[in-house]
Amino acid sequence: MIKKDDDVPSVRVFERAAELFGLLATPVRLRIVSALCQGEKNVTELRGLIGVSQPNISQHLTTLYRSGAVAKRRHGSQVFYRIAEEYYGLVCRAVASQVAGEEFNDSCVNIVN
Amino acid sequence: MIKKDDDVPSVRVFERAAELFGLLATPVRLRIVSALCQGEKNVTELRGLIGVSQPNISQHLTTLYRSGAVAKRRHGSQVFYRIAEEYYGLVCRAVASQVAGEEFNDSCVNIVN
DNA sequence: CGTATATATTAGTACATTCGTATATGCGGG
DNA sequence: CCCGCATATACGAATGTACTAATATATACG
Repeated sequence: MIKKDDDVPSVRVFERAAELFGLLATPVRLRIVSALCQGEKNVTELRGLIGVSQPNISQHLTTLYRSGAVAKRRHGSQVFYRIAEEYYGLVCRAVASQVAGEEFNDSCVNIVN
Repeated sequence: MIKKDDDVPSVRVFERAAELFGLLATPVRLRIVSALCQGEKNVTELRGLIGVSQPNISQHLTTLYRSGAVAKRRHGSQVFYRIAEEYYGLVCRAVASQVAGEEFNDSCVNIVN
Protein backbone atom coordinates (compact mmCIF):
# COMPACT_ATOMS: atom_id res chain seq x y z
CA MET A 1 0.00 0.00 0.00
CA ILE A 2 1.60 3.18 -1.25
CA LYS A 3 0.90 6.52 0.35
CA LYS A 4 0.26 9.64 -1.63
CA ASP A 5 1.59 12.86 -0.17
CA ASP A 6 -1.81 13.71 1.16
CA ASP A 7 -2.03 10.37 2.84
CA VAL A 8 0.71 11.19 5.31
CA PRO A 9 -1.16 11.10 8.62
CA SER A 10 0.18 14.37 9.93
CA VAL A 11 -1.11 16.18 6.85
CA ARG A 12 -4.64 15.03 7.55
CA VAL A 13 -4.27 15.74 11.22
CA PHE A 14 -3.27 19.33 10.69
CA GLU A 15 -6.08 19.79 8.22
CA ARG A 16 -8.62 18.40 10.63
CA ALA A 17 -7.28 20.47 13.50
CA ALA A 18 -7.37 23.58 11.33
CA GLU A 19 -11.01 22.87 10.56
CA LEU A 20 -11.78 22.66 14.25
CA PHE A 21 -10.12 25.96 14.94
CA GLY A 22 -11.99 27.44 12.01
CA LEU A 23 -15.24 26.44 13.66
CA LEU A 24 -14.38 28.61 16.64
CA ALA A 25 -12.96 31.43 14.56
CA THR A 26 -16.11 33.52 14.50
CA PRO A 27 -17.53 35.42 17.48
CA VAL A 28 -21.07 34.18 16.90
CA ARG A 29 -20.13 30.51 16.91
CA LEU A 30 -17.90 31.04 19.92
CA ARG A 31 -20.82 32.60 21.77
CA ILE A 32 -23.06 29.73 20.79
CA VAL A 33 -20.57 27.18 22.07
CA SER A 34 -20.02 29.16 25.22
CA ALA A 35 -23.76 29.47 25.85
CA LEU A 36 -24.38 25.79 25.20
CA CYS A 37 -21.68 24.87 27.66
CA GLN A 38 -24.00 26.19 30.33
CA GLY A 39 -26.67 23.77 29.21
CA GLU A 40 -28.98 22.79 26.39
CA LYS A 41 -30.82 25.66 24.72
CA ASN A 42 -33.27 26.09 21.89
CA VAL A 43 -32.76 28.38 18.94
CA THR A 44 -34.89 31.20 20.26
CA GLU A 45 -33.10 31.25 23.59
CA LEU A 46 -29.75 31.34 21.82
CA ARG A 47 -30.97 34.13 19.60
CA GLY A 48 -31.92 36.17 22.63
CA LEU A 49 -28.59 35.60 24.32
CA ILE A 50 -26.46 36.37 21.30
CA GLY A 51 -28.56 38.90 19.50
CA VAL A 52 -28.31 37.98 15.87
CA SER A 53 -30.94 37.29 13.22
CA GLN A 54 -32.80 33.99 13.19
CA PRO A 55 -31.45 32.76 9.85
CA ASN A 56 -27.96 33.69 10.89
CA ILE A 57 -28.01 31.68 14.07
CA SER A 58 -29.60 28.75 12.27
CA GLN A 59 -26.81 28.82 9.72
CA HIS A 60 -24.14 28.77 12.39
CA LEU A 61 -25.93 26.01 14.27
CA THR A 62 -26.07 23.98 11.09
CA THR A 63 -22.35 24.51 10.59
CA LEU A 64 -21.61 23.36 14.12
CA TYR A 65 -23.97 20.42 13.76
CA ARG A 66 -22.53 19.21 10.47
CA SER A 67 -19.05 19.16 11.91
CA GLY A 68 -20.17 17.26 14.97
CA ALA A 69 -19.56 19.96 17.54
CA VAL A 70 -23.16 20.09 18.71
CA ALA A 71 -26.09 17.68 18.82
CA LYS A 72 -29.77 18.52 18.57
CA ARG A 73 -33.05 17.23 19.87
CA ARG A 74 -36.51 18.10 18.68
CA HIS A 75 -39.26 18.87 21.21
CA GLY A 76 -42.48 19.97 19.60
CA SER A 77 -41.81 22.84 17.29
CA GLN A 78 -38.60 23.73 19.06
CA VAL A 79 -35.12 22.34 18.53
CA PHE A 80 -32.72 22.12 21.44
CA TYR A 81 -29.00 22.14 20.87
CA ARG A 82 -26.25 20.92 23.15
CA ILE A 83 -22.50 20.42 23.07
CA ALA A 84 -21.64 17.06 21.55
CA GLU A 85 -17.87 17.13 21.91
CA GLU A 86 -16.64 18.18 25.31
CA TYR A 87 -13.26 19.28 24.08
CA TYR A 88 -14.77 22.33 22.49
CA GLY A 89 -15.30 23.51 26.01
CA LEU A 90 -11.78 22.59 26.95
CA VAL A 91 -10.38 24.52 24.05
CA CYS A 92 -12.53 27.53 24.84
CA ARG A 93 -11.29 27.40 28.39
CA ALA A 94 -7.66 27.06 27.37
CA VAL A 95 -7.86 30.25 25.40
CA ALA A 96 -10.06 31.88 27.97
CA SER A 97 -7.69 31.85 30.90
CA GLN A 98 -4.84 33.27 28.87
CA VAL A 99 -6.37 35.64 26.40
CA ALA A 100 -9.19 37.27 28.12
CA GLY A 101 -8.69 36.92 31.81
CA GLU A 102 -11.60 37.13 34.16
CA GLU A 103 -14.38 38.24 31.89
CA PHE A 104 -14.22 35.33 29.51
CA ASN A 105 -13.71 32.89 32.31
CA ASP A 106 -16.93 34.09 33.81
CA SER A 107 -18.70 33.25 30.58
CA CYS A 108 -17.07 29.89 30.23
CA VAL A 109 -16.45 28.83 33.75
CA ASN A 110 -18.98 26.02 33.67
CA ILE A 111 -17.70 24.72 30.41
CA VAL A 112 -15.26 22.33 31.91
CA ASN A 113 -16.44 21.43 35.36
CA MET B 1 -18.42 57.33 30.53
CA ILE B 2 -21.09 55.67 28.47
CA LYS B 3 -20.52 52.35 26.80
CA LYS B 4 -21.57 51.64 23.26
CA ASP B 5 -22.83 48.16 22.52
CA ASP B 6 -19.47 47.19 21.12
CA ASP B 7 -17.83 48.31 24.31
CA VAL B 8 -19.36 45.52 26.35
CA PRO B 9 -16.32 43.59 27.49
CA SER B 10 -17.59 40.16 26.54
CA VAL B 11 -18.10 41.32 22.98
CA ARG B 12 -14.47 42.28 22.65
CA VAL B 13 -13.38 39.13 24.38
CA PHE B 14 -15.21 36.87 21.98
CA GLU B 15 -13.87 38.85 19.07
CA ARG B 16 -10.34 38.56 20.28
CA ALA B 17 -10.70 34.86 21.01
CA ALA B 18 -12.18 34.31 17.56
CA GLU B 19 -9.15 36.05 16.07
CA LEU B 20 -6.88 33.71 17.95
CA PHE B 21 -8.70 30.67 16.69
CA GLY B 22 -8.60 32.12 13.21
CA LEU B 23 -4.84 32.27 13.45
CA LEU B 24 -4.73 28.51 13.94
CA ALA B 25 -7.42 27.81 11.39
CA THR B 26 -5.08 27.08 8.52
CA PRO B 27 -2.90 23.97 8.22
CA VAL B 28 0.19 25.93 7.25
CA ARG B 29 0.09 28.20 10.28
CA LEU B 30 -0.68 25.27 12.52
CA ARG B 31 2.39 23.49 11.18
CA ILE B 32 4.49 26.58 11.72
CA VAL B 33 3.37 26.89 15.31
CA SER B 34 3.87 23.20 15.88
CA ALA B 35 7.36 23.30 14.39
CA LEU B 36 8.35 26.36 16.38
CA CYS B 37 7.22 24.69 19.57
CA GLN B 38 10.17 22.38 19.11
CA GLY B 39 12.50 25.35 19.05
CA GLU B 40 13.49 28.48 17.19
CA LYS B 41 13.82 28.10 13.42
CA ASN B 42 14.66 30.32 10.50
CA VAL B 43 12.48 30.77 7.47
CA THR B 44 14.38 28.36 5.25
CA GLU B 45 14.25 25.61 7.84
CA LEU B 46 10.53 26.11 8.25
CA ARG B 47 10.08 26.06 4.52
CA GLY B 48 11.85 22.73 4.33
CA LEU B 49 9.76 21.25 7.11
CA ILE B 50 6.44 22.44 5.81
CA GLY B 51 7.01 22.42 2.10
CA VAL B 52 5.38 25.58 0.87
CA SER B 53 6.61 28.46 -1.25
CA GLN B 54 8.86 31.10 0.26
CA PRO B 55 6.46 34.02 -0.14
CA ASN B 56 3.69 31.94 1.30
CA ILE B 57 5.53 31.06 4.46
CA SER B 58 6.73 34.62 4.88
CA GLN B 59 3.16 35.83 4.65
CA HIS B 60 1.99 33.41 7.29
CA LEU B 61 4.90 34.31 9.52
CA THR B 62 4.04 37.96 9.14
CA THR B 63 0.45 37.21 10.11
CA LEU B 64 1.56 35.32 13.19
CA TYR B 65 4.05 38.03 14.07
CA ARG B 66 1.59 40.90 13.73
CA SER B 67 -0.82 39.19 16.06
CA GLY B 68 1.85 38.52 18.62
CA ALA B 69 1.90 34.75 18.38
CA VAL B 70 5.56 34.57 17.39
CA ALA B 71 8.63 36.71 17.90
CA LYS B 72 11.58 37.08 15.57
CA ARG B 73 15.30 37.70 15.77
CA ARG B 74 17.64 38.66 12.99
CA HIS B 75 21.00 36.93 12.69
CA GLY B 76 22.91 37.97 9.61
CA SER B 77 20.76 37.52 6.58
CA GLN B 78 18.55 35.01 8.32
CA VAL B 79 15.54 35.62 10.52
CA PHE B 80 14.74 33.21 13.32
CA TYR B 81 11.22 32.84 14.60
CA ARG B 82 10.05 31.50 17.90
CA ILE B 83 6.82 31.12 19.84
CA ALA B 84 6.03 34.27 21.77
CA GLU B 85 2.86 33.20 23.56
CA GLU B 86 3.02 29.81 25.20
CA TYR B 87 -0.71 29.29 25.18
CA TYR B 88 -0.64 28.68 21.47
CA GLY B 89 1.10 25.49 22.36
CA LEU B 90 -1.43 24.73 25.05
CA VAL B 91 -4.27 25.19 22.66
CA CYS B 92 -2.62 23.04 20.03
CA ARG B 93 -2.16 20.37 22.62
CA ALA B 94 -5.73 20.59 23.85
CA VAL B 95 -7.03 19.88 20.40
CA ALA B 96 -4.29 17.39 19.71
CA SER B 97 -5.11 14.86 22.36
CA GLN B 98 -8.78 14.76 21.45
CA VAL B 99 -8.94 15.20 17.74
CA ALA B 100 -6.01 13.41 16.36
CA GLY B 101 -4.81 10.97 18.94
CA GLU B 102 -1.27 9.76 18.91
CA GLU B 103 0.01 11.13 15.64
CA PHE B 104 -0.58 14.75 16.39
CA ASN B 105 0.63 14.36 19.93
CA ASP B 106 3.89 13.12 18.53
CA SER B 107 4.20 16.29 16.53
CA CYS B 108 3.28 18.53 19.40
CA VAL B 109 4.46 16.64 22.41
CA ASN B 110 7.17 19.12 23.31
CA ILE B 111 4.87 22.06 22.90
CA VAL B 112 3.76 22.12 26.46
CA ASN B 113 6.41 20.51 28.62
C1' DC C 1 30.65 48.28 -5.80
C1' DG C 2 28.48 43.96 -7.67
C1' DT C 3 26.55 39.71 -7.02
C1' DA C 4 24.28 35.91 -4.51
C1' DT C 5 21.38 34.43 -0.85
C1' DA C 6 17.65 35.16 2.65
C1' DT C 7 13.49 37.25 3.57
C1' DA C 8 9.66 40.54 2.82
C1' DT C 9 6.23 42.89 0.16
C1' DT C 10 3.01 43.79 -3.62
C1' DA C 11 -0.55 42.79 -6.83
C1' DG C 12 -3.72 39.78 -8.94
C1' DT C 13 -6.85 35.99 -8.71
C1' DA C 14 -9.54 32.16 -7.22
C1' DC C 15 -12.07 30.70 -3.63
C1' DA C 16 -14.40 30.67 0.83
C1' DT C 17 -17.20 32.94 4.43
C1' DT C 18 -20.63 35.77 6.50
C1' DC C 19 -24.69 37.95 6.53
C1' DG C 20 -29.35 39.70 4.86
C1' DT C 21 -33.73 38.91 2.37
C1' DA C 22 -36.86 35.85 0.87
C1' DT C 23 -38.93 31.49 1.08
C1' DA C 24 -39.64 26.81 2.68
C1' DT C 25 -40.65 23.20 6.12
C1' DG C 26 -42.40 21.25 10.44
C1' DC C 27 -45.44 21.25 14.18
C1' DG C 28 -49.37 22.55 17.36
C1' DG C 29 -53.92 24.73 18.10
C1' DG C 30 -58.29 26.04 16.84
C1' DC D 1 -57.67 22.12 7.13
C1' DC D 2 -55.76 26.54 7.90
C1' DC D 3 -53.05 29.64 10.61
C1' DG D 4 -49.21 31.01 13.43
C1' DC D 5 -44.93 30.13 15.50
C1' DA D 6 -40.21 27.88 15.45
C1' DT D 7 -36.65 26.59 12.63
C1' DA D 8 -34.29 25.65 8.27
C1' DT D 9 -32.76 26.47 3.57
C1' DA D 10 -31.70 29.05 -0.89
C1' DC D 11 -29.67 32.63 -2.93
C1' DG D 12 -27.04 36.77 -3.71
C1' DA D 13 -23.86 40.57 -2.21
C1' DA D 14 -20.04 42.01 0.23
C1' DT D 15 -16.00 40.95 2.21
C1' DG D 16 -12.10 38.22 3.55
C1' DT D 17 -8.34 34.68 2.76
C1' DA D 18 -4.67 31.95 0.78
C1' DC D 19 -2.12 31.26 -2.88
C1' DT D 20 1.15 32.43 -7.03
C1' DA D 21 4.19 35.24 -9.64
C1' DA D 22 6.84 39.21 -9.72
C1' DT D 23 9.53 42.50 -7.39
C1' DA D 24 11.78 44.70 -3.50
C1' DT D 25 14.89 44.94 0.52
C1' DA D 26 18.59 43.48 3.37
C1' DT D 27 22.84 41.28 4.37
C1' DA D 28 27.23 38.71 3.39
C1' DC D 29 31.05 38.23 0.61
C1' DG D 30 34.27 38.73 -2.96
